[in-house]
Amino acid sequence: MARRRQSVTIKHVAADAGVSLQTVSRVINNEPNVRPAMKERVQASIDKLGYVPSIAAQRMSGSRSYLILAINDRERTIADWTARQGGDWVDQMLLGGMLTASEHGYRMLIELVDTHDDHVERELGAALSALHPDGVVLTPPHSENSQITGLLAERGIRFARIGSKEPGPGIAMTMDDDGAAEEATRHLLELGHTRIGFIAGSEEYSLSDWRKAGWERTMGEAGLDCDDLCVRGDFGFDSGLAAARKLLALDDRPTAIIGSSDQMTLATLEVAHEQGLEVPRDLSLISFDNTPIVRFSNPKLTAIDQPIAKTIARAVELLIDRDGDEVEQPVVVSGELVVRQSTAAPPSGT
Amino acid sequence: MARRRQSVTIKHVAADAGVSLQTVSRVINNEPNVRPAMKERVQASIDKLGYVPSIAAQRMSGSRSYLILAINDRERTIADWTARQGGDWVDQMLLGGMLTASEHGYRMLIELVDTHDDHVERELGAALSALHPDGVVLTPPHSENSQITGLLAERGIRFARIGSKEPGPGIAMTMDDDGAAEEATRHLLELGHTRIGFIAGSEEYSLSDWRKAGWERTMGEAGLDCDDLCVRGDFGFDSGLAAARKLLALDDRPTAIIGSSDQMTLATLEVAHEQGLEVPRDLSLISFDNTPIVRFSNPKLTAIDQPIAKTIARAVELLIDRDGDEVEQPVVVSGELVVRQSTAAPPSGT
DNA sequence: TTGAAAGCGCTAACAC
DNA sequence: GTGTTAGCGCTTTCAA
Repeated sequence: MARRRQSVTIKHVAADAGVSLQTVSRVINNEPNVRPAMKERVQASIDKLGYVPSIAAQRMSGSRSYLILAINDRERTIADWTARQGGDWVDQMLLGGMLTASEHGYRMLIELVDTHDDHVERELGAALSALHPDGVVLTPPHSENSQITGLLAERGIRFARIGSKEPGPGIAMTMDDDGAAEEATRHLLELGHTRIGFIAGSEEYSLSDWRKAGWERTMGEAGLDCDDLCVRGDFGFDSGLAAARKLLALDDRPTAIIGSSDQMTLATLEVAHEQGLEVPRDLSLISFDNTPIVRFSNPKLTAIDQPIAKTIARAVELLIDRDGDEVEQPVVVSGELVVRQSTAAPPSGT
Repeated sequence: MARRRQSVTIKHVAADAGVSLQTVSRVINNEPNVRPAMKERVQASIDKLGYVPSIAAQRMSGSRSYLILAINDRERTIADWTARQGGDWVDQMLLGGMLTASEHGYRMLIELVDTHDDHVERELGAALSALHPDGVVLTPPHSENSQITGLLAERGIRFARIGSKEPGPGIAMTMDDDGAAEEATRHLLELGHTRIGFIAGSEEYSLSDWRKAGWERTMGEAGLDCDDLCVRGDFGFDSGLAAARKLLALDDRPTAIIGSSDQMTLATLEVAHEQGLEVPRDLSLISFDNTPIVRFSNPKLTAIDQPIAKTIARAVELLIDRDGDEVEQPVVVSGELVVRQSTAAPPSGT
């Protein structure tokens, strides 16, 4: 266990094993053309000295940087962190991304970028120049920001677009928003609901309309009207309040509502309570996201889980293994409906 | 806006400005011995070409790596992420750490390390060799793991120890656990409580006993007994359940309980409800941590906020500015008592 | 199958 | 003040 003050380099290993630097390099990178005996000898020296290649040096000499950049919207992310309302998007990204990356000897670094900024390009460009990541994971709304995707494509950096279906450079991935909305709707249909309201999310996110489309289609297939049953919010709590009020003020009021985010659905729950409606007796609720908070409301919300960790894990894999191009796109990772206490049969009077 | 396929290097800038590489380097690093006119000219080229130095190259040539490593306990962190119970420790670290780091041109990278593992040293050593971070932020229980602090010291890497008071290498930092417990106790005292129970955290964390000490001292100063009023948990929900049952089974039952974590305090709330006690009418509760979930219980919990973001931000600053050594240690960043709905005067009968 | 040489982009040390 | 030289630790030629 030689432990030098300065960390051990490839030279030390080469000297110890009595081979050239090149051979050590080949062993590190699992390259062919190394005789087993040689390989073993070198590996022994590596283990003995506790040698670990310097990523900076590897990157310098034109090889990989072993870095994946996960990019999130700055404003939104900081707002979430500051509000401390229980959103765990970033944690789930880390859970899926970091762990998968590290299995492959990579690291994942979070980077915050302003979408609305005029200088997204400069901001992101600087990060790319400084870090030279081997891959980038884009989350909504960046996934569909052509300034960003364009820059990445131009620089020849592999990237995944979470929440995007469009063809084009980068690996498109979705969490099956359409199918999830269908599943939620179908669940309510099976319980006997016919007036199922829907609170859509911000138009800035394509997935908002995929969810809406899934609900609409399923309603249509069941021969049911959607007419005035959809209201648009912006994913936030306040917009949910407004949307819920609108829906619950309808003459033929919905007996169930699907909210496109936990915040909006929780807001709906609050409005329901305000109006003396009991959930799920008078009103069934299904939420999208399944962030921690849905477990703490009363009743606990039935929700569509967003498989963020799984999706990011898959993205990182595709980025690292470099077979993202061969895979059929969009890559879809489906979430599931987690049934809790906010859904039941509609009131019998209806 | 020259935009090359390959990113622009220091050479391009030097050529464009008609100066030597070194001069450009000096400008980048804000070094002296560059005439203002020269500096301006170089800066103009930098801006024009959109040049950003490659961190890998900077690191290679013996300068900084512009990287701060934030190390968390692997097992605990993954458990938290998987449980999705609303803990936001990592988010708060990122909020404080990432943002502060980026203000200084640094990045913060999260790294998960097993404390209990026999090969902490190898694991951490590998990360250090690969990344060569300029600084490391240690969180409990790593902060007091001498294998870890020893390795860091040996390698000459600056580090901060959050939740540690001991002298020794690295910057010791606390969130004033003792003072916070005092504040919580005092708040209850002022409301008129005299039987104040305390649920301590795992002994593996020194801060558990600092909190306990703060409570004990304050109780003592008020001439009050602590005798059977302290039960130890492990920060987790189940241990809180057990501790609360023990405390509430006491003959002279406490009218208030301070829990050393949100999970344990929430468990206490549940036990109270089980036993038909109303909070805060029959029992007051104060929690430690102030993670998102305390906002979603009924009643909302009064809690001592752990100023994680602030603390990590300060740690990163001290690490980057390299004046951590001159600062008085331990560096303490105080949290505050956030009064919500779980504290009131004790039942009048008492 | 192995090794030697060159160079990645940058900065330290030294000259000028 | 500014430029030159060397070299960081590694991988990519290319030669043996």
